Amino acid sequence: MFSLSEENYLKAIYHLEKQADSGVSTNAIAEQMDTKASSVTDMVKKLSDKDLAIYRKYQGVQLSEAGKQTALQIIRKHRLWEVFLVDKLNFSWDEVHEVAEQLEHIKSEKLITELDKFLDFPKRDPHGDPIPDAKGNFQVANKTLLSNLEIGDFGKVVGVKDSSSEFLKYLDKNNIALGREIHILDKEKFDESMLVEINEKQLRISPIVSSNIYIKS
Amino acid sequence: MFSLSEENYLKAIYHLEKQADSGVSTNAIAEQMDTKASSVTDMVKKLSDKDLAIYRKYQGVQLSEAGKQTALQIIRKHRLWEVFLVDKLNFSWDEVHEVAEQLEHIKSEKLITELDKFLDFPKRDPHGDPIPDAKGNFQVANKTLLSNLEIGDFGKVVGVKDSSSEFLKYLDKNNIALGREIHILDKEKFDESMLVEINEKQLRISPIVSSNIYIKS
DNA sequence: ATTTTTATTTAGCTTTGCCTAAAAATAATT
DNA sequence: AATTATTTTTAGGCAAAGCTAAATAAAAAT
Repeated sequence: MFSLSEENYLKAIYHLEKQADSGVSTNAIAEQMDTKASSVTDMVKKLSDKDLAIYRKYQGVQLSEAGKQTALQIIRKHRLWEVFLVDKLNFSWDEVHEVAEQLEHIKSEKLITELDKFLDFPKRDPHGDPIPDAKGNFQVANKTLLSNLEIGDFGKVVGVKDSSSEFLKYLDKNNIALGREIHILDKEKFDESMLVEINEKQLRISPIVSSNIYIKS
Repeated sequence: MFSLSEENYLKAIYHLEKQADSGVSTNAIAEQMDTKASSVTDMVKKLSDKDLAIYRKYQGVQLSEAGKQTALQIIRKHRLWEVFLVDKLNFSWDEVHEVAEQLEHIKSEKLITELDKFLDFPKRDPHGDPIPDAKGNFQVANKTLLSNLEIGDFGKVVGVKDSSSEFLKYLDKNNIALGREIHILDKEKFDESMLVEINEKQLRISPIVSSNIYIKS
């Protein structure tokens, strides 16, 4: 159906569209995909020709409905494979991304339907991100960043914004995992650092950390 | 490490080498891979430059030790994924090939190690073909073709030579599966057809069929 | 031993997806 | 409003992997 490269572009544009609400710039895509803006221009024209995106010169790109659906199906596959790797093959949450990036491009309707069933229809991936269903629908969680909580607040860790290996390893080391209860004991005005209680231990957390952890409170 | 195309060539050459014991011809490879001989010549030079194959103009190709090992690892992955699809995802043996062709190219040492463990270290794929281990070693079964058996002989179905979807569906329809006991009741001299008993039923089998079923007797 | 047929290689062209450098458009400053 | 800076696009190329058509080598047939 679509080439590997096209699929990767669709995914990247989808993720960028969530943040910037106007058209996504070629530069932004280039940075995200670690390629050059001129290459992006080329590909974006191709996607536009195939009606997967809407593109007007110098005005950035948006996904069409078809493009969005395609992106969502790739994301669905990515996240289901991540669940498989963690739940069945003993991968840790910081190891799954690279492999899932490859697995997400495997083309087989039956494969993904059966995988979903085998995994018992998971709703979220190992990082707390929602898994779209076959129609592209997914649960939007009412979550907030840990950095938004105030002294005395309680909450539960439900996701991470940054899912880089480095950040995830930091969380592992400090025993911060999805589902953990967290209690804000103190918040420093001048550097925005927080003192929290998690797992019956106290921990001081920098604002970079607290602004990359999602909480349901 | 190697491109998708390179991996597919290595696999094809490996399989052809088993039959023809001299160098494999570019034409044979072209036919196997559904491509043109000129394309094969190009690629075979590339493989030779990378020391994955030994190639002399007009003399055909052979895999080097490194090429053979690489091919075996791809075959290992292919067959492990086939087991996964059948054992865990409810695929039938005629549906697995196409998907495994894609999955075999996923690059991750840990993935395949853990998959092997998850499947409990299977020794054979759903068609009875042996699965090489991480070092490229595999069991060579002492099997023979059903067509070699004589009247009165007994045996057990242990594999198929042709694993095309059409053939496998024919076998399903006639209840011929791996592990079944088979008894040769009659063998027709003039057309080589056989009358066999399998599953307590009698069945007449054409030579095309009997020469594509492996038996351990 | 030629000649004919078949197999293989070479040469040159195509597409995909990327790149660099130059040109053009837009945005930001003064 | 004009100039400068930044972003985006265009133009021209490159590598991988394929193709067709022509040339060459090897094998088969006379």
